[in-house]
Amino acid sequence: MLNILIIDDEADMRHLIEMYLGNSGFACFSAESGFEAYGILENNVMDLIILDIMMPGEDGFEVCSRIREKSNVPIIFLSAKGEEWDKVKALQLGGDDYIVKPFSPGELVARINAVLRRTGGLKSDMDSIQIGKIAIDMKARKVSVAGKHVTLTLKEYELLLFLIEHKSQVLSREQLLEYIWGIDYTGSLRTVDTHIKTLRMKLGVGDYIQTVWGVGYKLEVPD
Amino acid sequence: MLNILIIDDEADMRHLIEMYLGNSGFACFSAESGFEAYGILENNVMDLIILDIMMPGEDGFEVCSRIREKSNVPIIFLSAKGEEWDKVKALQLGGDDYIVKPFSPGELVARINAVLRRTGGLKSDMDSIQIGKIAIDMKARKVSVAGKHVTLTLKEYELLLFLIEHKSQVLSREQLLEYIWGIDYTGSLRTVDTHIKTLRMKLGVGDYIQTVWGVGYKLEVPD
DNA sequence: TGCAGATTTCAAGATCCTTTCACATTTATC
DNA sequence: GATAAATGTGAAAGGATCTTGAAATCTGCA
Repeated sequence: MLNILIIDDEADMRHLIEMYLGNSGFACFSAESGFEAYGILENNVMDLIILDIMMPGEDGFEVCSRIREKSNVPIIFLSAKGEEWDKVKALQLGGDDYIVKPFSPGELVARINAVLRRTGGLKSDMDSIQIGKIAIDMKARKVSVAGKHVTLTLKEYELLLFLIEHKSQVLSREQLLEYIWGIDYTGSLRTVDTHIKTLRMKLGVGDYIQTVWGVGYKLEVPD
Repeated sequence: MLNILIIDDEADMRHLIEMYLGNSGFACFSAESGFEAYGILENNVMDLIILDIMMPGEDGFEVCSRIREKSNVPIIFLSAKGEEWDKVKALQLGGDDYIVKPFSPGELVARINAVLRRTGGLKSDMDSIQIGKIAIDMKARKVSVAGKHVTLTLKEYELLLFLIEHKSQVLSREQLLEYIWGIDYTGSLRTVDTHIKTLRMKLGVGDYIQTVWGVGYKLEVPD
């Protein structure tokens, strides 16, 4: 069970997120100010923090700085749509991602998982995944196709895992870059294509990764 | 609940729109000048702005420019019939759509929804739709008719979705082009016919898409 | 520093989608 | 019915998007 701390001055927002995350199997703590949060952090180990930027008194950026003095816990910023703030500043201060209100439960959970994976905080309770002829040993980070071991690079592995996690869903290049590469990636969209290419090659026949013209890619599981 | 800001110097028009939108479940804010609007925007997050072009003092175009300096919130321009104005200029300044006075409540709401969809501000929480024998899985972008999977191209898919969203409503070619292709589409009206043709073919028997002679098309749902 | 592997960029070519066009067909009106 | 206007249809031109191989750049490590 992973611990998540929500820091937001609005009680409604805190409860909403607690409800979302509770349903997804996270243990939630919440604080209505940085001050309250520090107390919680002294006595509990958090796996991730969701931090509202716009708060009376200490704002999210200040709270983030303070937390970073003591801890590297992943932090996801919460910003209202159109709110003026600096993405770059958020990253410099040590934020790991941000999410814009209003958001859907699914989006929130997806982002949390993505951040946890990137920062290595997600210890999947699953040891292995089997999709069609593809077998993944998560602990050993080993992938085999039809019993034959294939060597994937880091990005290929992450891409495959993300596709499998969202199997049958169409994912845009933008989404893939955001979730796998992170929000601070500024390179070309075409990068995704290249990794898709090598992944397809290494997975061999089977046509797992499909192109959805004009939209993106998806992984289809055979019946 | 989505926030919409109405900027118009005429009090009657503001109240009319507020009434329309209030009934449709939007939260309305209103300003009688750009100046007043900036104040509201500093303290509130808007999901969309309806902006009258012809206003004393700062006109709509100027206000739009100012807003665009800080925000990408979608903007719909309001113009009186016959009023001289430049559609191209509106788009260059960052407008997302325009509507000509007088308009009907339904038209206004339809345009707002279309813009929100295009700009990604509208998060439909429905993952799948079932209409007659047509089943749509939105996440997978998969469409099946009578259990049989059919492959739709991007435009066909968008067209089908829009028709379903406005089922039983007659939609003109102009409307379809504006809502699906976007306000800046400059091609032929007959393009719609071709896509209707291929859609009909792919959906097979069932006569879902009906021609309304001299007006446009509509999708009828069987009971 | 220099190397090897990983990642990213680039651009030509392939592929698929969109739009247009010309002509056939249907519908409304007189 | 005849006529004009609107719609249906097939094919082909035109565009846009994807694939791919190779080159350039980056990164971690000895």
